[in-house]
Amino acid sequence: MQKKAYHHGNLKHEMIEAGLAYIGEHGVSDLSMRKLAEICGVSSAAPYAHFENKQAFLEAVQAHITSLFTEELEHSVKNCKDEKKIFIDLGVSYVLFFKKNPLYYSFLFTYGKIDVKTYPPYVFFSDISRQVLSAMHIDEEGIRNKTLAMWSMVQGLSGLSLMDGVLNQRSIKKEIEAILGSVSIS
Amino acid sequence: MQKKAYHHGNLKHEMIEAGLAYIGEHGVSDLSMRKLAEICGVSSAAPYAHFENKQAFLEAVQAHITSLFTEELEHSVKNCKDEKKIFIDLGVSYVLFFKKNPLYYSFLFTYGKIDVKTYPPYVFFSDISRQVLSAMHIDEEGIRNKTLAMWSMVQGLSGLSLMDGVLNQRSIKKEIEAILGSVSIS
DNA sequence: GCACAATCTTATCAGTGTCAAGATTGAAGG
DNA sequence: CCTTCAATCTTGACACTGATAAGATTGTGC
Repeated sequence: MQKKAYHHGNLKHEMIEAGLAYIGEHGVSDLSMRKLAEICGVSSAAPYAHFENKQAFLEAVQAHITSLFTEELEHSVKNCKDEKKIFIDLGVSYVLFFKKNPLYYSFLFTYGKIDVKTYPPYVFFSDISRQVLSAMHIDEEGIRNKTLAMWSMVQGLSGLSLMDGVLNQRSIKKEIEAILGSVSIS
Repeated sequence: MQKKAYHHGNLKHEMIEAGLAYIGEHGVSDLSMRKLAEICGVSSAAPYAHFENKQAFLEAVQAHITSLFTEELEHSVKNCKDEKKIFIDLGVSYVLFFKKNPLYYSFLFTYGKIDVKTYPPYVFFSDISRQVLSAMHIDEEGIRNKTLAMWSMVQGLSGLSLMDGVLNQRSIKKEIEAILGSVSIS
């Protein structure tokens, strides 16, 4: 068992896990394929059997984080007691996800071009938004605009919340609620 | 005159200009000090007489872009006819700046940690915001929350507008106005 | 059990950030 | 005008990176 097998057996998955951990700790800027390969106990060229190049690898990590993120959004909607506060709850978990994993933010929105129409978090968000807003008898154009406005706000606040001095450390959740609640969509 | 002078004479400034151009065209990801040095007609180690390292150089470029950005915001406020629309006008020029220079966005908000309290665009924005909102008899906490909310929205919309499929190419300005106008701050 | 495809290793390459040592020059002061 | 000094630039080097080619090892299907 102590002798290393020639075939790793699970390298692709383990590389992604290692990438996830590395980016969470040090960010993406000094991540190297060779370092991750060594972490996985494998030679420097081995990863290229699973990923065409570094860019492709990073996109795989990106996709993995995005699915974690989407899950958390879905979870917050399931646990929402008051339907009127669904936007706030969504926004809070949105912002808190990146507050928990600050280095994910710039990584996610720096690498690769995202097509909003198929971007899972946005698809989910806009579905919820459409439900809520059409129940409020808002027309199609209003739905589209308000959805984009809300999405922009949480997306922007997530980035801002990582800068120094934007949110107190005390009661971040309440602060987010206050900020998001300070504008009205109706 | 055709013989190259040993001393360049203006290298620091020209490096920043070259960096600006390079990032605007190709982004920051494959920018290298050596390439820029060659563009400036100088050996690969020359730039290190002016910048401690690559990070410091990029921060200098960042600062330069930030000042261009701030100027544009200020310009839009000066040219604002209707004071009620000042938020919209600010937001439009905010978003349009990055629509004009898409690659600046991820560069600006990826490198270096920004302290909002001294970040010129935010200082300017929040000054304007304070003026407008206090004239509307909104209390201190409301000012703070709404300012952050508006800032988040334009910041987020700027990033989103660079993704595929968010804004039509037709009348971007009108679209931005519609989105920003679809939520109310009062 | 054999052939093949998937996976991994061992070189190797060009390109990178950065530093040390030395060459060249402009500027200041005699 | 000449000397000296600090600023600037070049050359040469080092370790590290992404990536590829050639070959070794192994699981899998026939």
